[in-house]
Amino acid sequence: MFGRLLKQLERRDRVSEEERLLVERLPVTRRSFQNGQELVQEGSRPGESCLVISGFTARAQLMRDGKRQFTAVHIPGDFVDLHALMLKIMDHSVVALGPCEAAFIPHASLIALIESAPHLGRLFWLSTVIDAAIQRSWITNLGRRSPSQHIAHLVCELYLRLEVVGLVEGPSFNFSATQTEVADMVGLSLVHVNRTIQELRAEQLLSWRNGTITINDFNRLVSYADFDATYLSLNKEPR
Amino acid sequence: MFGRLLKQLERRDRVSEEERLLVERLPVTRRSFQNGQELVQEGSRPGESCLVISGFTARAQLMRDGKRQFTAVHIPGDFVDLHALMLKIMDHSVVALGPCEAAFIPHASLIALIESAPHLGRLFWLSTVIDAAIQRSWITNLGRRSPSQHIAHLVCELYLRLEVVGLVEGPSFNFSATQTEVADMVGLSLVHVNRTIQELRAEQLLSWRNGTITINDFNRLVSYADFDATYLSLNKEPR
DNA sequence: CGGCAAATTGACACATCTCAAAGCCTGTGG
DNA sequence: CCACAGGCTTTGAGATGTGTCAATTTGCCG
Repeated sequence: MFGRLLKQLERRDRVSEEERLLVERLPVTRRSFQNGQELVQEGSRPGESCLVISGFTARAQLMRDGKRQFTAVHIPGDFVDLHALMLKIMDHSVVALGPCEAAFIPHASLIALIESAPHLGRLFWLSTVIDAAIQRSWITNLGRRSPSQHIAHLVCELYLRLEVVGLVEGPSFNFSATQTEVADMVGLSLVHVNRTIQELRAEQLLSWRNGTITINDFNRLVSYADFDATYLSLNKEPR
Repeated sequence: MFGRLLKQLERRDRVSEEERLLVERLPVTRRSFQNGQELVQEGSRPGESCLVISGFTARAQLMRDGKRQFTAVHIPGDFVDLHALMLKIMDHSVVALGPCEAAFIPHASLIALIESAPHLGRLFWLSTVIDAAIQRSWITNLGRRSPSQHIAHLVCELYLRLEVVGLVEGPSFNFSATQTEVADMVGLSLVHVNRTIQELRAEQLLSWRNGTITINDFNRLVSYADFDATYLSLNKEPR
């Protein structure tokens, strides 16, 4: 249940055996969701925080006129809703992109864990701070990268993040989002996203069919997208 | 020195006298910066975190081709660089928007403080999580709001944040950014920002001259921008 | 008064959106 | 095994939005 979360933590710092046990003993409720269902609702006051076990989820914000924007994508092992622990009232919802499973942990257990194991607490803090760093890179993508660079950048990000949790197979990985959903990630219209992906295919930068993305030459994609992995904090060191 | 930071914390939760003293006794180095100078550099490994005392700063990311995007604006009392405490390597720089002063605090002192006062530690965590919430709203601004709604939204945000730290006078506040800088906040060209601000003025939604913004009718601006203050976590409650 | 940074304007090229239709793929029922 | 429905992807065409370039105006400071 916590395997992929621990992989992510261990990628960034040493996790002691004792800390691992503390995490694994957290009381959890496991729930399954269908495409489009909300794991967490905008405006709600969650009493527990959720962790993605399988499948993809996204943070979503809705506007009065019905327009939607995703502000983050979350993958298995992401402790998505740790933010709620401090925020209390949700500023966004978390929705399933395709079928997914999540584990819910009561806030009280998390607070107790953090007070008894401060270093683990800092690793949870780190996780929310990495979310913030990813969001900053999305802002730069939206503001200053061309649509094709933007999508290329997103693909680089997903590739590296999925690699950490063991969900990349060679040059390929699974990513079930529809083009309508990608449009809500990159702030463009569906039609334009479609044309942009075709452009990337034509440039041989990637292939994207039936929910599978394949990257022929990762370095070329990185260079095309002006991608710099620093923001993912993939370095292991004392935190 | 810590007055405005404490105002921000007290707006979100009770801060005990003891906690207040712990904060005020933190060892600090105070430094002044000119317009455009970097308080923190992208790619660096800061050994201390900074707090804005006076003036405005922004988080900036640069692209190879020289394009710049601001991913956040910070005001007096913001503990801007708390992120560095967990990130270790900076994914962005922090630059001065006009003259400003900042206090720098060694990471070791912060870690010690957090371990001895976990509740204060959570309030610092909260501060980074609010930064993330603000960044999410910027993503939605960039992706799904029109330029005029975007700028109106930004103004609403600044108004409420500055009010918390006592920097609003009636319907007006000071905001020294140039239109070139605003362009890098909203991801548009300078020319387009200029025309958009003129549009807002023509609609009587705000006036913006010589670094002073005046809002005639805040509710109308809120409604125009589709602004919802939830993401600023302005509610006082146990965290 | 002269000089400089910031704000403003105009004209034109190009990017992106919207609307509407067609094509493609998959699962289901007959 | 085939026909069909529904969701997703792809295409075309015209309307708008936004960027760029280059010039002008404004406001402040020495």
